[in-house]
Amino acid sequence: MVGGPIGDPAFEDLTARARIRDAAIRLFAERGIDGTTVRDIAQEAGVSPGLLRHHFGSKEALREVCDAYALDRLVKIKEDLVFEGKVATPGFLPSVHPTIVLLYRYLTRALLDGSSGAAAMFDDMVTLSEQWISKHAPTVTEDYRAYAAVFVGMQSGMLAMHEHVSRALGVDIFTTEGHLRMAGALADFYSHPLLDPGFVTKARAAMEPLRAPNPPTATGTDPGAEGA
Amino acid sequence: MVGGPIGDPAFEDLTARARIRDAAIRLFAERGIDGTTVRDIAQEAGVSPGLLRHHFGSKEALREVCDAYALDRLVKIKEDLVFEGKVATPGFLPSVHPTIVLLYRYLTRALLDGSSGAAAMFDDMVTLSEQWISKHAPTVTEDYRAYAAVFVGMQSGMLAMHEHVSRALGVDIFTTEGHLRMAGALADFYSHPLLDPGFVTKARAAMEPLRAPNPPTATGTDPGAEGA
DNA sequence: TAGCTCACTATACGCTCATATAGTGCGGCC
DNA sequence: GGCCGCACTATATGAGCGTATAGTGAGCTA
Repeated sequence: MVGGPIGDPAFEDLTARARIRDAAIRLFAERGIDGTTVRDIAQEAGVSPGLLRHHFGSKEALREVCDAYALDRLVKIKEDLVFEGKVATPGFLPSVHPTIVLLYRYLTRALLDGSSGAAAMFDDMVTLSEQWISKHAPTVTEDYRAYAAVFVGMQSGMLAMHEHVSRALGVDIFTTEGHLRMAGALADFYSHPLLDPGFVTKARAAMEPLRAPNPPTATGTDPGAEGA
Repeated sequence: MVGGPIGDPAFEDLTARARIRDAAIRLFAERGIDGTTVRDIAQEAGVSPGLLRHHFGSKEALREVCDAYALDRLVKIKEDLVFEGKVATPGFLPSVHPTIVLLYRYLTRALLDGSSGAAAMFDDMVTLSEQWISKHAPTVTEDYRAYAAVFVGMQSGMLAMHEHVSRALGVDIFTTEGHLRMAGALADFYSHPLLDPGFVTKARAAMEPLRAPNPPTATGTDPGAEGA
């Protein structure tokens, strides 16, 4: 059963430790790491800030526990879904289980705030996508790795931009209604070519000169100017 | 050399006000608003924190100046490029002008950190994309608005994830080499359908039951197994 | 020369944060 | 019964932040 603390929390008789961890995941996902104080988390969990330190040692350690937990839980939920034979394309998942939405939001934040665990997950997803593409859609590109990296980056990036996508759509994409509208557009996006090949060929040709060893950005990143 | 102002302008003998603004844009883009202190900005600009207040009044006011400046400058640069008849598809731009990279990074950060100016720009881009699609690629979708919102969200979102995309690729997408590789994948992405229509139709059908007036956040019970 | 303006610096204030420590009540074990 | 261990709270500490203010010197005007 996919039942568990965070999504369908069921009951308030969780251990204080679990309540702190769940509150942290919720707040980190919403406000980011730096935007969340240990006091906020403690209040959300209904405990004192001191207890947080008692159980986790530090904010950073709590964050690592949250990372590991969110990753683990998401994997388990996905395994459940796969076993039940449900649609497993990442973009279609969030509507079926509120917990997934929360965990995705958390991991997206972790990606933006720089978590090593989330970064590893990103890399895994790229590798998985790469394999999937080379197996099921080998004709879409010659550079599987780049295609997969762009694919995963776009997918997770759109989640990071959910606030703006929702505003442009007039409906929150984390509600069922909003998600359906977004998923529909996504399906169109994945199944119909947007640009005609002629244009793309022309664009590629236009970019070609840049490939020369000419230094268009030879100055790169600040050699000398700043004082440390 | 690049220790100079922000793009082409040129020299280190800018007014202190301009140096502060440019330093702020650089640091805000790299570390985010909250991750940057006025002391950092002052040091990067080679002035005292007090001068920052003298010229801009507050950190928030400085940020608004940066927003307006970045927006304005990006528009001007794009106009220049259009006048010169260069490729104008957003994804292809960044390689040609280092300043564009910086400004895009800044605006992406502003989007994530919640700037009203950047949000307005996002909405403009969605509307522009919507018009472009309905005119030049009217067959890709029936929901132009959602398609455009997803498109812009993905595009800007990938920029937000640049660190991870770069790591997965093994090359920084803000260098010329990395950008070319990314742009190539993007071109493939836009010109070849990834999913076959049959699968998409099936996925749509699977989502259909969700469209019922079920309460999205109903607690206690799973909102039913998803079709199929 | 005197006097004014203003870009600019040095330093201090007040606040919030993560972290640290001291203290309390309660259940299990001999 | 008496003690120990542990979940838990209340409060203190020190660092770092944005902001505020007093002071300084160069350049202008008359």
